[in-house]
Amino acid sequence: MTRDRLAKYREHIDAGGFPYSYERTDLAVELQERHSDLEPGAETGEVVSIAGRLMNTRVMGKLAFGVLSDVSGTMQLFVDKRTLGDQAFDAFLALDSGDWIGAAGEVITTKRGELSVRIAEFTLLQKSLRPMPDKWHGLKDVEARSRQRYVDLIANPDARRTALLRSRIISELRHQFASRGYVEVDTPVLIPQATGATARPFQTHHNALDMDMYLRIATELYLKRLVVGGLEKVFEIGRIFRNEGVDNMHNPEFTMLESYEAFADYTGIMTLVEDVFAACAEVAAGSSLIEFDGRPLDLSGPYRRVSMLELVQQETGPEIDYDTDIETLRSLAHQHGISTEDHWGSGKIIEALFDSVAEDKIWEPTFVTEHPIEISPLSRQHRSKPHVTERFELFIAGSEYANAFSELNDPFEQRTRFEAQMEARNAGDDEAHPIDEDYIRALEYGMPPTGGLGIGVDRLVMLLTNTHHIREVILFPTMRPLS
RNA sequence: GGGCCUGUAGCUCCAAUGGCAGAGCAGCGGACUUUUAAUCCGAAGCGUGUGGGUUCGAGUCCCACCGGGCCCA
Repeated sequence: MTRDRLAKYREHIDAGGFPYSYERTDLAVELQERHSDLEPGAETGEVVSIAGRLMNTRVMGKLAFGVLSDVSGTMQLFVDKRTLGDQAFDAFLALDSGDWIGAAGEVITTKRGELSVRIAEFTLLQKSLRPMPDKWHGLKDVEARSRQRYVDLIANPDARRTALLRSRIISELRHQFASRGYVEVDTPVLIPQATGATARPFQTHHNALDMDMYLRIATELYLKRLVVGGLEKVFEIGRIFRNEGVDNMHNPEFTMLESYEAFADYTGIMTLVEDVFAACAEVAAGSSLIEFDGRPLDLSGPYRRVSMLELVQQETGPEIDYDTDIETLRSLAHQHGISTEDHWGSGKIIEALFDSVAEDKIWEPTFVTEHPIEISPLSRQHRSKPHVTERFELFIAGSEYANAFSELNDPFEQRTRFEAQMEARNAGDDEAHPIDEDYIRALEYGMPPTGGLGIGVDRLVMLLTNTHHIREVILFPTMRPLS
């Protein structure tokens, strides 16, 4: 805090303190829209009041200009000593950048044609006690921007744009699903057993119940219980927690949308994803043709559909498939620098090959389909092909954005799959799914054929805002505390 | 977990070979009634993430720790 600002703050406290509210008539953007066509030197006769943070003042003797920033944008304050009076003018000059003020006066344009409010009175709403970042360069330091997002939002218009755009994209997602008859629900975050995905959970403890609990790693199994219950079409947009590393695509807590639709299979979900992604692009970028990483990207469907095995074969040759001898697959994986584990079957190795050789090469939106059963314990076996499931992941620009399948709804088969997971777990794979007995019981009541979907919301926002680090779309990314 | 890079004034950034730590903006004082990163004049401000070490002398070299970034697993 600076000495000068603190002294002024104390003066205001002694003089009666700061107001509890302010009557604002207009946002900056509303004034700009209403008066977009005024000549230089215009006087509208319209008196308005605006409020926001004072960002910059330019003083020239008995006249001053200020920039007032509110949530919608900025508006220039025209500060004339004759209009305001000697005392109030001096009080205006005593303001510091960053102070919150309310100001009222006539809407005019200056000689240069800049829309302004010629203020007749103003109120200091709250002092800013700390200096603002550089008015030209803003706040650049990535660490400071993430730790003190409030300063980032004050100083960098892009930070504010991204935050607002994220909100609009999530609203659009909600609208897309709600308008298709999906019911939005909330399932528990705090659960006795972390299931529904391949990931390490965060563990915690409930004192009164004296039990260990986990933060959810997916909403999947709870949402499908609701389909069993007859809600038929459900979705949830919720925070997911995975106890894993932090990099440009991963934050330990992130937002996922999951949806389940009775009577649909994975091909129906493909159409849904195409429509939803295109609609979100329209909202965020005004078009389904966007720019990402300096290249054009068309998000309008239909997207390319190609099986995981085909994509691997394109890189390794057509002689490879799920029936290939395991030693042959293993040595092929080693040739590509993949270290395999003894308990891996052909499905796991082919997935690893896909991750290593094919994933990066995908640019245009692509549904990678038919994941092996071994790595898809909740997906239904393909209706006509052995070894694989009716599943797809949507890849765009080398990254995964969505994961979906025809849901496995046979309780006996589900138990077998869970048991295979337990074997993997016992073999040392601590990300393998534990058995969820209550979920199997739910399936025993009967789940209709169902198409399920998960969308990584943070990644979608990154895609649509052309940003390349997840911390840019999460307001408060996970960071180590400064000691 | 491994490798490389990084931390200097409120902010953005300079400081060959180790040799008195600087600028712009912000802030402070002054001039100015149409500015747009206003302009002009003036006076200030940091001992370099933390702790050790080498040295006559360390922002710079060495070690450890803390925070951050990039690449790899």
